[in-house]
Amino acid sequence: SEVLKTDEIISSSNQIEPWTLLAHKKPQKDWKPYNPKTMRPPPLPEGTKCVKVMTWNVNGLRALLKLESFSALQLAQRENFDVLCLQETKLQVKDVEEIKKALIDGYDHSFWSCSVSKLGYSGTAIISRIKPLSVRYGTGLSGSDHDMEGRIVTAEFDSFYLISTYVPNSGDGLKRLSYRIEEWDRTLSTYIKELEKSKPVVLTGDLNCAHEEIDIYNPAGNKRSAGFTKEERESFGASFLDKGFVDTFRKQHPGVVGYTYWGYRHGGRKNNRGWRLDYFLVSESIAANVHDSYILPDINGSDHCPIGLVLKL
Amino acid sequence: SEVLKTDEIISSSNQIEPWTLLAHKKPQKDWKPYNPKTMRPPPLPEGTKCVKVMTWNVNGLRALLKLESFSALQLAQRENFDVLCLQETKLQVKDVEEIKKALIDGYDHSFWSCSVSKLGYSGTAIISRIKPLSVRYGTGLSGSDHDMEGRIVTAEFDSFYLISTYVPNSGDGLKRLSYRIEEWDRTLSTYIKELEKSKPVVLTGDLNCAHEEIDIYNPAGNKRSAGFTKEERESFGASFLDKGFVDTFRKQHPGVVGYTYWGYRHGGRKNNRGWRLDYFLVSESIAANVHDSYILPDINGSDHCPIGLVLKL
DNA sequence: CTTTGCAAG
DNA sequence: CTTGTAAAG
Repeated sequence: SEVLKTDEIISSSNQIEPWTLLAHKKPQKDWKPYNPKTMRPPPLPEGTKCVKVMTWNVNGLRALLKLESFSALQLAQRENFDVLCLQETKLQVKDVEEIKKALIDGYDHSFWSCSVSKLGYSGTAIISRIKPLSVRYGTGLSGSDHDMEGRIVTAEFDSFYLISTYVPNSGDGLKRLSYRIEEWDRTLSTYIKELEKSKPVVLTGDLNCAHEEIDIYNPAGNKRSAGFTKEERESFGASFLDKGFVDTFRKQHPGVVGYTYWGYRHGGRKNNRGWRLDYFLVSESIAANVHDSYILPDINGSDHCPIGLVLKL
Repeated sequence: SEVLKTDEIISSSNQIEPWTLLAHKKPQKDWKPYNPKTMRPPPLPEGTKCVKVMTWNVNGLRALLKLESFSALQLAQRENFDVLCLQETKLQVKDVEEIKKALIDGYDHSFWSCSVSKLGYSGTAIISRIKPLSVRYGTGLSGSDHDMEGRIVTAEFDSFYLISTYVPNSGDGLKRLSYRIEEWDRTLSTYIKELEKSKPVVLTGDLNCAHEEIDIYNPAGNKRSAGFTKEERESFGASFLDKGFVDTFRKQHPGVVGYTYWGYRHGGRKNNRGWRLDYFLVSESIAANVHDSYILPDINGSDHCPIGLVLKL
């Protein structure tokens, strides 16, 4: 696939699928754009025991379901996932039952964590066709804010814990940066290490951090933007990677630019000016079981696209 | 034109123009629905000196202009009015200049009164191709709330004053009813009588009151609804009609059901379940000059439709 | 730029 | 049901 420079991209026709454009400021010469059509491995042989997990920051589930341009149903049909993790559902507790009815058949187990402090804000979920052994909302680790905003739900399966999380944005003016680093990242890190004592952990969702320069369209211009500060990037490394969690997409695709988020402002998606904010981080003990960690950049309906993980069991 | 009962209307095909339906609870047998296609007088002979004024509660001017399904331009072309009065522009002072640019050519004189207490609330305007002799915003009659919500603008022409007004809604639970009656209606009544000392007055706009049972779809069910309380109806009579102002539509069309407002909820417009809330009230001294007081129920883009007045000079 | 909730009608 | 607003991303 052809590599275009910024200036060429701006004038390029929209025949080209945007995610095949390397719209990166100062790309290194061996970087190439992620293309799900050419970079996914062949499917596992029939009968191989595996689980397919998907994650999507939907930026308001009501709006997404209203759209119908892309429903969770179509996603299920196309990808045949076992479990779907959602972030930014923006649901209130009172709306959950109504929304459940609008969901796809066959995924009878769904677990919804809603913000109780700010209505219609944040919110995470796990929707599964496999019944989990147990479910936890929040971390249970402290009596503070952490568990008031519906940012974590954990499902325990036979061979791993699955965590769907929406990490707090550091906000305009980075006014929530210190909370994010010192409270949130620290607590989440403690939580996953605690769980890992009994089983491997799959941590997924919108981690609200582009870890390296390769993970963001314009690194130089975003050094003080929420999600790409030195503090957040270092904390991402220290809290998760240095604790033995593996960034599955990066491991599988070193040198590949694969965004999962494009701001709505100024045609970010059309020009592939994006960020990689959504991840699967897995315990080292199961990192070798990952068959495919992939991105579906052509799925619209949110400012994030879904990502997936095929894990051999 | 055929008179249908409520039950027939509900099942009637939408071939029928809704405003030709008499969807009135307990209509009297001599009432008939207003139909602009059959009930407007022939145009005045060429060269007759007259002025055509229109009034429209647009329920947000930005949204209306965005629609383009019906622009002020089309209204001008169709009706060839001289002056257009608007209510519920919902404009802020800072947006007025931008909006002016989007308006029709040939109407170079426009005067905008915006709420300064609540942003994007209320707001009235007069747009004219005739240059007024003078313009007043508010009543100037008291230092109270009256003039803070952009509810009155007055233009003085050679032979009459024209007032575009948006009378305060009494609100859910009638919490603003006493303000509406004791402060607003009283002040407006004083103001128009004061102006009338020098010239006849045309008071137009959303007067937020269905005066009689004939002016509302379901009178019995709305006895305590804002706009149809005994208090508002009596105040309408006492403040305006008893002071010598003539309800031009009712004078021209006694026994005719002509609504100007249909709630968005439950298909009010489709079933012609409406209210007559928008009026031209004119000084007795010019009441005989009214050639036509009419309603344009087929014009969409707001929960109110425009109404018009052709006044011989 | 888009979602959410909210006030107001 | 629809318009505005604001906060948030």
